[in-house]
Amino acid sequence: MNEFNEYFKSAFTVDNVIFGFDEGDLKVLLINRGEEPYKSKWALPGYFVYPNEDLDAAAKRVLDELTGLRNVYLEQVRTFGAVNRHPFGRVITVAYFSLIKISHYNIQPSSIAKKAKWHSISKVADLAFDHKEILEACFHRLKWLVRSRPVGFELLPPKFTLTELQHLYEAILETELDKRNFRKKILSMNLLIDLDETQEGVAHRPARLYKFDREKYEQFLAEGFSFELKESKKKEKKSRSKKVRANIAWKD
Amino acid sequence: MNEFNEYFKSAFTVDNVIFGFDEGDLKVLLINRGEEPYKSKWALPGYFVYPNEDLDAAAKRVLDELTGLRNVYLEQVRTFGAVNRHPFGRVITVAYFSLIKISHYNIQPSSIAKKAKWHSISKVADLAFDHKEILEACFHRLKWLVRSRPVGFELLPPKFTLTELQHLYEAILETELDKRNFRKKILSMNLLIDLDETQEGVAHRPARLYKFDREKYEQFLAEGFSFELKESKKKEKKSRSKKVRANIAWKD
DNA sequence: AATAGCTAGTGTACACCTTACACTAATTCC
DNA sequence: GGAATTAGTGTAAGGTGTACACTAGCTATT
Repeated sequence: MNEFNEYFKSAFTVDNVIFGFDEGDLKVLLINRGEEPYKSKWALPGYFVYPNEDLDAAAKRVLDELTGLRNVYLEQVRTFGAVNRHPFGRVITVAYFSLIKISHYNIQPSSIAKKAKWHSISKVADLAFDHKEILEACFHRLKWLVRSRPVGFELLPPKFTLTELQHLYEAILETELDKRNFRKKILSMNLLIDLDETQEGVAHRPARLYKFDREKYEQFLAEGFSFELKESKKKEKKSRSKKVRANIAWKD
Repeated sequence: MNEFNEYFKSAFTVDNVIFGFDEGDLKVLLINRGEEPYKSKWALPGYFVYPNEDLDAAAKRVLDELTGLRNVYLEQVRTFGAVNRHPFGRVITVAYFSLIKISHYNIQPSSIAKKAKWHSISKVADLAFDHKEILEACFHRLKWLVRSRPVGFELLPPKFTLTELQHLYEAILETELDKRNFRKKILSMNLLIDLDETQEGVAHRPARLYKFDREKYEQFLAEGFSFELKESKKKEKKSRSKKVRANIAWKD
């Protein structure tokens, strides 16, 4: 099937970093390896890419096989190809990450895994292969992502309180946020729908419940954070050339 | 050497998107393919990754072989692995991009290339394989990069004027920038050293020449854009807990 | 030597965004 | 009914982004 010199061929895989959020903690799904190498060690769920399978499709398949999940946020992060990353030979792996609502899915360990389990990000120690490094790259990407667009709803149950949302952000960013400022910012985006319901069974003032407005979010992304809004508030009459000016931010 | 099932093996390559800047135009280095497939078509310079070679090393080698360049900005962007991206079989490719000063180097076409030539980004038409898509992904990354940190000096000669720098940014961002605001921003970062020299041989008021302060830049990156600076200007006395607070931007 | 042509270089005002910060409201538990 | 707990709210100050127009200094031309 493949005309290329065997010399240039190598095995390649996808590894999935699956983030979830539970009990106020950011978690990652790990499997306990059932075979050598690194037998009994924790590792990221991953598998070979089939020869007739696109890369993204492979990542989706692996996720699906592990969690039964489809249509989730899934993004390629980076490819790891150090010569000695796999003790049995050359294996290049493409890292993907995804965000899922833990409560929704039963994780069924697959054949490669003795068991699959959610681990708190902060408590993950050594992992098989270079998976710790892969995890860190993906965590870094998640941090960036969560700052640059209001993702993260992906990790919460359908109904949530603002405090829960804030805790999620704090867990991802590993920092504390100011309650009032956080709420102001979140609410100003109009991406939340106030459900006019409150929590039940809590031993304190119950919080309002919200859900995520997916439609507005799609719109939001489609508009690409248009620069022109700022202008048009000021001079609504002049709708002529509209020179779009770029903004140089230089923040991380 | 490799114990893995042949079934899961495939050829893999790196492709380099090498950006340069010349005559006010952002350019990309392309080679004209000397062999099938896509013979005589323009393509990104790329080659197989050797089995005993790390991925990043392969990208560096390809760049070096083409341009004689070492120690340049080189960053992995994304891996392209559609099943049919290569007509002769499955080939996964990892895309890297780099920034170089065109004037400094003589590009010597290698054996795979009939010739290598700089092309204006805006005029690149079809490319071999999925290289147009790869180019676009890298261009997008460059745009992002240039907004998020003051890279871009990499593309200019050692001495440059602020107007040249501005033109570079405009070429990358495909937009116009305000002269005064641009200068204010750039100068406020203290990353430029005023050489106290001026242009010669121009038929108008000569501009001051600057060079890039690499040391300050390293420092800048090392400090990680510290959040604390803002605080310390205000209350310089209280140097206690310094809770670092994150900033959520939600811009693109 | 005057002038035209060209690009360099500079400051300010306004809108908007970010940040810091503390008290009252609503509920349960005892 | 009071203690405990978390929800919920506004404002002032500083900083950043943006729009905008004129003078300065050099060459080339006459």
